[in-house]
Amino acid sequence: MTVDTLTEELAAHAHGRVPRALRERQLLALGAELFAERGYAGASMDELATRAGVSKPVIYDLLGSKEELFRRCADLAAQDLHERVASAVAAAAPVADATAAEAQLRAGSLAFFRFAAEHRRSWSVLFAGDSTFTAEAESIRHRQTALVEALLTGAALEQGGAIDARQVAATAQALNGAFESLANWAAAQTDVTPETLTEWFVALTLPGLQLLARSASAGPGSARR
Amino acid sequence: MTVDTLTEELAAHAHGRVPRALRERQLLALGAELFAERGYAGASMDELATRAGVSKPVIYDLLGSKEELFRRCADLAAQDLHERVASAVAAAAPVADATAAEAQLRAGSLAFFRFAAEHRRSWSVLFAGDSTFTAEAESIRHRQTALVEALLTGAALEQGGAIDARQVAATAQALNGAFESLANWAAAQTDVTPETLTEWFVALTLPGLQLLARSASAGPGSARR
DNA sequence: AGGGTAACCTACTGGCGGTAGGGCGTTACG
DNA sequence: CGTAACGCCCTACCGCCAGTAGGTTACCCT
Repeated sequence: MTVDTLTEELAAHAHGRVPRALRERQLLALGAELFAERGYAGASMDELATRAGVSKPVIYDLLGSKEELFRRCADLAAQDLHERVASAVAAAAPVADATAAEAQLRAGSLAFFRFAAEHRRSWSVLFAGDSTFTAEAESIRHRQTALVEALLTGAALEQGGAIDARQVAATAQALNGAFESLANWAAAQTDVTPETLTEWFVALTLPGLQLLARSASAGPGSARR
Repeated sequence: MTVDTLTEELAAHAHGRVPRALRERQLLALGAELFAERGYAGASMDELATRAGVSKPVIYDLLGSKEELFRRCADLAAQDLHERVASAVAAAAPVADATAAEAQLRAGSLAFFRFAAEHRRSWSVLFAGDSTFTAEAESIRHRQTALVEALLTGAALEQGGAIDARQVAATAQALNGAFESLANWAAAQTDVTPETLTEWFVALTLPGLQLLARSASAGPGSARR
């Protein structure tokens, strides 16, 4: 998709001489493709250079290092995911009032699992497994976790209570881990649709989340059993 | 711990000449240590050789490759974790009958989070992030997931109903993902005890699990809302 | 004593991430 | 129209590291 419009733009500069910004976008697109099919360790900068019809120093001049290239690719994917989930949740808000939270959870889950299903290959490389530093993977995850956390606190505020912020953060983290794990599992299965995954996910987590919100509205001190 | 008893055993063979089996255990112990402090990519086989007081071909003769060394280390850790959680769950069984499942969940969670807390460094390397192939990480995770899955079906059978095996597998996967994610998150936090984590985890998941079991005993067809 | 084997070593290859330093169009300016 | 500056790009190389070929030494068993 992005690659096609890029090749078109690139064809305009017949002499192979291409402005920095465009070359950078091309390298990011090809890099993501390469990581997806070879994995981080398996992808070589030489091959990326060959595919782009360019020599290695060009890449290092624009991107700095292999690690940074990977981070940029992962950031783009994470941003894409974030937007999809966020907009899905926002669109799901105006439903029957009593189950607004449930509708949001359902819509967000569905968007997440659909994204994972559409990006199978990219998914497993960019999110599961590979980034050399846990720190980087963590910071990418952070964006998604922050979204979940914001939604949780928002829902809690509607209930009028104040939950322990720490517990909210932890719960968001747990939900996100469950999301990723489920998506990875489903990628290895056949005939498991995002809709089914959402059904199961909601069945597992919604009751606990509702109780959490209720204990919040009952005031502090009742969160612990 | 294992390293100390090993150095003792090694001291017995003064000439540096050591039987294969013992050398292998030594390399596995030192390898796990090295992976924990340098990460997979950062750990070099040359350094492992130096630390073991041995040349590289010895390692390759015994372990085959860097990847296989890592797998063996991860397998040992996974097995350790598995035993701890399994025995904790088994020991928690004979409690008040009505909340047997809850006691099991609580005991298992606590054992898991304690393990993660004790092995901080090893944990992040062996489980989060780094293994080059998602396939391998997945297969290691599988052991733990299988345990959770077995516990779930066991609990479901006590309720007398038959749930969709597929959903049980997915739920186990989700729970495991939540476990790992929470453990990783907690490793970066201060003053979050395994007990607190367990509390939060149970609050989030127990209600959904109980409903699942109840819908199971009501017979098939009622799992979907 | 003498073969056979188990444990081990030195020295090398190939590939990859990353870099030094130079070439060559294109544009700006006198 | 010449020339200087700048942006885009390349060839050729370095150091590191996983993995290997082939030889060496101590031990054991007959």
